[in-house]
Amino acid sequence: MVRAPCCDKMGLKKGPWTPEEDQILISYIIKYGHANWRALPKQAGLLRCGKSCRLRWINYLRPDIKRGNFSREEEETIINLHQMLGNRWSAIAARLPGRTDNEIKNVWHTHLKKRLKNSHGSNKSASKTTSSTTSKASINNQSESEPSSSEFSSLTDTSVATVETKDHVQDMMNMIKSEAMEFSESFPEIDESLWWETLSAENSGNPFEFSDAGNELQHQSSFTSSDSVEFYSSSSIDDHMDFWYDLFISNGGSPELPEF
DNA sequence: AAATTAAGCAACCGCCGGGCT
DNA sequence: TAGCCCGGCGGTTGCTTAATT
Repeated sequence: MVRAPCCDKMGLKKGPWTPEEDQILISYIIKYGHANWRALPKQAGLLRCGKSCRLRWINYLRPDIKRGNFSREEEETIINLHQMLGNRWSAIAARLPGRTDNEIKNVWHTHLKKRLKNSHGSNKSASKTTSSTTSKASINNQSESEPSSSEFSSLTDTSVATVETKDHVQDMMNMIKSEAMEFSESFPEIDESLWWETLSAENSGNPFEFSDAGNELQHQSSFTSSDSVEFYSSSSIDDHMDFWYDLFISNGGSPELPEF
């Protein structure tokens, strides 16, 4: 039996998501949830396959996504968990709240794997310091194992920056949360976390994205026309409140909470 | 300043397993 | 039990940006 592809590619869009598509997806999920990913794009009016919608939601739009650099603690956690679990990214992600398997996978391949390799190589080269071998390979190995390599230092630096910005973000989020909770009392059927996570993205280009104060936001490539979209141009708590309130009401204000 | 290379990351692909009929 | 559907997972690709030559 030849199984049909996961989705009919005919007429379905691929590639980076636009803000408009994001908005449609978010609106739909807020209203109806995502009980059936396969049927979702058709019902929502998106020219995407269900898998693409699911991936976009899970990895990027979900309100409880934690954006920004990984802290040193998170990196250590990933390394430790990877030693125990191997490439079971979803299992690792389950132990890192707010992080996605895809994100962890990327971090592993771009940073942590090299770091481990370097530290391993460093140990090896240290144990071979008596060796008089000066082959190209050993030279490369030594330079790679240099602890102040840009790759390593960038990890250290960014983790420091992340700690600093985390405090800022935490303060901001506490403040926003209190406002969100106050506001949500008017809409008790709405889960607190929806408002709180939504609003926590204040100052961010993406309402779900945590602002990494002082750092240029990553992942902007798919938001090329954000300026023209109200959703992405809101810059204050009130704007976000208004936007989500309007969105909620315009969507019929379903008493059924979507599952995030 | 332009060209080339490397790094980072969002998104896609194909497979697998659970649940339903 | 077999067949099918669907969600989830891990590997991989390809685009964008940054760094280097």
